[in-house]
Amino acid sequence: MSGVRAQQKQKTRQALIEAAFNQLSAEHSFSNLSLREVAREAGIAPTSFYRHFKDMNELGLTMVDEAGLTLRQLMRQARRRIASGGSVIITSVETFMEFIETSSNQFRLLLRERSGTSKAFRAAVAREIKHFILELAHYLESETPCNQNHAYMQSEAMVILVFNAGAEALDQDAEQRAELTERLIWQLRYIARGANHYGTQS
Amino acid sequence: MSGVRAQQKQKTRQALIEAAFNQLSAEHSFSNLSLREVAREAGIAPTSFYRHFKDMNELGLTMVDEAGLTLRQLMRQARRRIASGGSVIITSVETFMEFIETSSNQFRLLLRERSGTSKAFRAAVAREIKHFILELAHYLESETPCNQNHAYMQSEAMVILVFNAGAEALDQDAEQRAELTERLIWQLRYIARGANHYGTQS
DNA sequence: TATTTTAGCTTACAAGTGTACGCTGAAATT
DNA sequence: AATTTCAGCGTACACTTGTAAGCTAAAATA
Repeated sequence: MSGVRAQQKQKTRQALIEAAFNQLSAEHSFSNLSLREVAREAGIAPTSFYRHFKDMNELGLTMVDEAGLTLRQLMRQARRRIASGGSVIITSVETFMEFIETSSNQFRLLLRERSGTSKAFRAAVAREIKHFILELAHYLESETPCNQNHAYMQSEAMVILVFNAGAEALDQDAEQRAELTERLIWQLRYIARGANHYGTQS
Repeated sequence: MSGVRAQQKQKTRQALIEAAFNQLSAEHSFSNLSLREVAREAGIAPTSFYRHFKDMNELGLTMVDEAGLTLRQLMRQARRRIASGGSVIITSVETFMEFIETSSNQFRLLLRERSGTSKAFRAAVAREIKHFILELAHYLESETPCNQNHAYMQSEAMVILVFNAGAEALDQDAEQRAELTERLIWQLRYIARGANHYGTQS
């Protein structure tokens, strides 16, 4: 096993995934991609595509998984930075903004398919985001005095704001991003403060 | 003027817009629409489309304007309800949820084109949302003791959360929506409380 | 009344799409 | 060494798409 053949297959499969990510951009979404174009960029014949994926849909779901993985890895890294003494809010926001800059096409995929035309896609993205929220909620519960339910609602609100700020940042230059980030940090503080009030009184 | 001819033209123009809105759905976004299908549903020949719009793009931007108008009208109505003695947060949320149910395709358009592949569309939706935020900020400034900058940030955060909750609600049944709405209301309270804290101390 | 304008039509075309079918040669298996 | 498996290819087909060109009849204008 792990024969020459299986290895090559894995390689062109990855080539297809990368070709698809490469073709995403500000003016090109996943649903704009065509099987033929993706195959062309990956260097195979259109009909060979089917040796790897049943569908463009299947490719897309694989891509969502991959983007979710990237995001989770990044946030794990953020938690390490926090542990070695950084502000929770600021470090998380900075990490997320890095994600958007270095993996903008992965972010674009999540962003767009979250409200896209395929229920399966929407569910897949929602799952990734829920992971994200739960990890944050878990962290907040362990680090701050906070009712479990409120910890979840707080995390949810925060993740949504961060995600949306990321979406806006995609169209902005450095200066605008700085302002946006500052606003975002204030907004996260509002939530932290409010949740703390309601989440500890009951 | 206002001749029979101009009147008829206006009528089929509106028919095109309505045909396009009708073809939007959970599994069909604006970029999936084809000029031919829209023309067919509106009852004209494909090439006659060009007598009304230069482009599908031009149609789309018109639709965004129309959706934004609907939204603003609805919120004006909400403010009337608030003035005659209702909770600000709860009334606003209820009004928005009505918008999603009664004009779901208009909402879908705004939701999707906000992160779509056309910069012009994204800008148009962003403008509509900014209107929305500014109206709320204005209201908060006049009704609560609150620094102007904080009023804006508070409104922005609130509108984003409401908008996102709407997006989630599209895929949910009544029971899930009720839970979602309850969570949303708590989250808005967090923000109100937090903003009030930071916005009045300085 | 004679002329101009124009919303809508029909026909036509080139380009791009997904995918069915069957072949080939090399790797894997027996 | 003989056989099976299968990733990738080329050809082919039926569709759909946007839109160019030119016509018609009715409304508007002169």
